[in-house]
Amino acid sequence: MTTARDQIIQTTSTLMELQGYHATGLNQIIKDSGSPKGSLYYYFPGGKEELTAEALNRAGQIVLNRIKSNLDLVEDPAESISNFIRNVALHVELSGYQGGGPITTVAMETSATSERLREACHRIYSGWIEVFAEKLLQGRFSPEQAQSLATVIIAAIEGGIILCRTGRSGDPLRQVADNLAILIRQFG
Amino acid sequence: MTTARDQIIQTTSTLMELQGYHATGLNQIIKDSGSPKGSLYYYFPGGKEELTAEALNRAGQIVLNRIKSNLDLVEDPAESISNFIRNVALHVELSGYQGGGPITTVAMETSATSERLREACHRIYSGWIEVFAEKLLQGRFSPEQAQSLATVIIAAIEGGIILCRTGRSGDPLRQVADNLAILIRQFG
DNA sequence: GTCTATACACTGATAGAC
DNA sequence: GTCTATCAGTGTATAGAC
Repeated sequence: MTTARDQIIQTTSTLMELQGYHATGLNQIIKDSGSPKGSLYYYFPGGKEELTAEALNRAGQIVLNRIKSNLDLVEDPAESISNFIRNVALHVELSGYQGGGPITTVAMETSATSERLREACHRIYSGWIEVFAEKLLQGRFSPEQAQSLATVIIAAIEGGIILCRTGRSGDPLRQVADNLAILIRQFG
Repeated sequence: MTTARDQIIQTTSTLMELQGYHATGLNQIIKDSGSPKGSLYYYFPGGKEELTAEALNRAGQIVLNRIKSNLDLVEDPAESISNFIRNVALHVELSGYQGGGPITTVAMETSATSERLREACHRIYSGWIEVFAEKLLQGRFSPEQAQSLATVIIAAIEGGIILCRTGRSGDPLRQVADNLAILIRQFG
């Protein structure tokens, strides 16, 4: 029953999604989470880096589950994947163009300065790619094709989120959805 | 002849490419650029935000020129575009997975907190997309198709850079190159 | 487990001399 | 144009009481 710990992790994830790693201070995390101030280094002896790694892992896991359940809804790979991407577009719009998860931002900020966080992000991305690759294997794809195409799907989604946030529009992600569907059907 | 000013801008661009906006301090910029310390607010009265906007614009312009010259080398859109993306992969590798430009990182960090920087990034991305769209119009694309596909190309490249940096491999961008070439040929 | 207090470095920014 | 000095605020992290 570590609900205080959970609150800290959840708040960290939300704040870093909005403003990134370095702009998010521990004081703000404590304040926003309403958690007891003295408990941060009790729960996370590794300090900000450890706390961030946990927040990223949790956020990554939630997204992973959302991917899985979305892809299970429709059998056709092209259709289910483009549906999922459209859902991401909607999510980014409804968040006021502040959504899209904390991983991309933190990854770019820390990939050159924190081996721990870089590896955490790498593992999260790899997990997502694997799920898409498995779905593609239900179509007429070779394992290599599926892996390659799944990588491109994640790349285009992440890049699409960036374009949506900077352009304040969900359209880039919808164009990703449309064009990737075409590409997937090419094979299948 | 504002070479001190140029040095500051160049250093800002490099540092932010590596570690982002909030981790890059003005003191570090002054120190690394070897520029006179007192001149920063003389050249950039708007402070860090103005300096960053100039650095992003300069970096964006350089990339824009590189895109143009690359796409001019080969007539076939699919081939020239995938060649360019392979060049990006090589560049990221040779930089020790620290390259890829400052725009993406700063965009994610500040899109929700600085309207000025968000708009700067948006304009830069739009310029890149336009150049790719023009190239695609040389093939058998409708204007809408070209614009849509160019958007996906930029998204996949930006996302590919993220995957390359976190995974310390140039392969994701090469997979982007391969699959986008297939997608482009689908139309042309 | 949680608290307060605090150490110490650093941030962006400004003022005023030269 | 460039300098030094300095502002007020914030950063992460730690110590020690309770």
